[in-house]
Amino acid sequence: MSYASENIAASLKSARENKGLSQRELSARSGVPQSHISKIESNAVDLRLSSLASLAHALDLELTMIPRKSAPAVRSIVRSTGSHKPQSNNDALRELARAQRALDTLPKALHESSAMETLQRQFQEMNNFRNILQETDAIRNMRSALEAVENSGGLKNLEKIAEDAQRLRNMLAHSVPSHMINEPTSRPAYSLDEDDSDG
Amino acid sequence: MSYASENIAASLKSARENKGLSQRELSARSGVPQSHISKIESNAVDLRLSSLASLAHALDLELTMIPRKSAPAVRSIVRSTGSHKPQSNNDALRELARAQRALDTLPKALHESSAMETLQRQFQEMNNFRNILQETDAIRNMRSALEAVENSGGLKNLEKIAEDAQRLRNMLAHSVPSHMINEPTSRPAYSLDEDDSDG
DNA sequence: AGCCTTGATCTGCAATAATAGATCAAATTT
DNA sequence: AAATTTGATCTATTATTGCAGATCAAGGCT
Repeated sequence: MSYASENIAASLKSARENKGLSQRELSARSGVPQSHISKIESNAVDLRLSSLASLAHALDLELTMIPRKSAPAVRSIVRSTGSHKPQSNNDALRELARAQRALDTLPKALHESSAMETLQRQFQEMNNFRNILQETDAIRNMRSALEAVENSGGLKNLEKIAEDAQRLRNMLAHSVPSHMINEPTSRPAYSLDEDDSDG
Repeated sequence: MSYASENIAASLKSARENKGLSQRELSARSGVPQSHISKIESNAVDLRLSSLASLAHALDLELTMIPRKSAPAVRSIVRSTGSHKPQSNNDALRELARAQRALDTLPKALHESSAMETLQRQFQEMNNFRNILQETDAIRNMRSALEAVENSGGLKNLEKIAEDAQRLRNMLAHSVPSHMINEPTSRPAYSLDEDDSDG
């Protein structure tokens, strides 16, 4: 109703989508029933602060009260810190998240291979390009490949996938204005966007 | 309970106090019952977003969800835009607000006097020094004087008060130690500054 | 000493958020 | 084509807010 709640609802929704989570997944993380999340996002309930807090926490968001006069400045900060999305890359982001999950749930036996290491690194890097990420299909393919590895158990396959990841990551890096990147293949120079290890 | 709500509760309370409002006054502005405000501020209730929104609106606050990683930057902005309070001036602010209300509810007959005009102006100015305002007693005296005017109807009194207001305002502008203005309507030993208000 | 304000605390009572769980159509995936 | 996923929409039941209005002790003020 109150225009404030519309904003909150919209923030929650877009934050969830930007993390590539489904309502059910968010439900699992936050403890809030999926049916309720649906109502919340469509601004159909006057939710309680506890619900909001649960969701915000699960989404790495913080609810703050700012003086009206500093609101524009804050908005500007958030805009520049967060990513501007072409609005068309939600699918890509979701795929990226799924792929990452697929990677994490790989058999432990593989977790020490060097291919695994580079894969982890490349994914980390790709996360730095969330704002320009659009290659939904490429990522989807990588995910299927990863899931296939579980069965066909091939370490060689994993290496192939790692190559793909590296290739994709390089593509992204090259499409970024050069002044935004300091060192080509080494450490990310900006915005590390860790996923949570709940603790 | 949830640490997030503690923050909210504290924010609401300090925001209210900084505006010099009592719970009942805030209740009148926001439509939220005083008894409920009390519970909310003591974090004894899991309030709904609508309640929070009402209160925030009445306090000129804005509810926003910000990414965790930009939270520090936002806090910094709010700190610099808002005022740093010595934490001891809540009383002074409250008094200022009350005095202002007393001024507004003066008989209309007086509303056109030049004394009234300067008073309005000085109050406006004093508001600009909220952050360093500490002279609770001086303001309290001004308020009582204002309330007294209603009865004794003296325009001359109003002029005296206006002088005091001007004096206080100049004190603030020059950041003069507060113990020098503790004397009510009597004239100070030092000479009066000319008023350098914005032209 | 009296009067007023403030914040906290009770009393019901009504409205509704929150829960668990099932279902559904549409879109995706296999 | 079949299975799965997704978001939305039901059902019922429970738990709690929110409201209205009174009351109270503590402090401040006249």
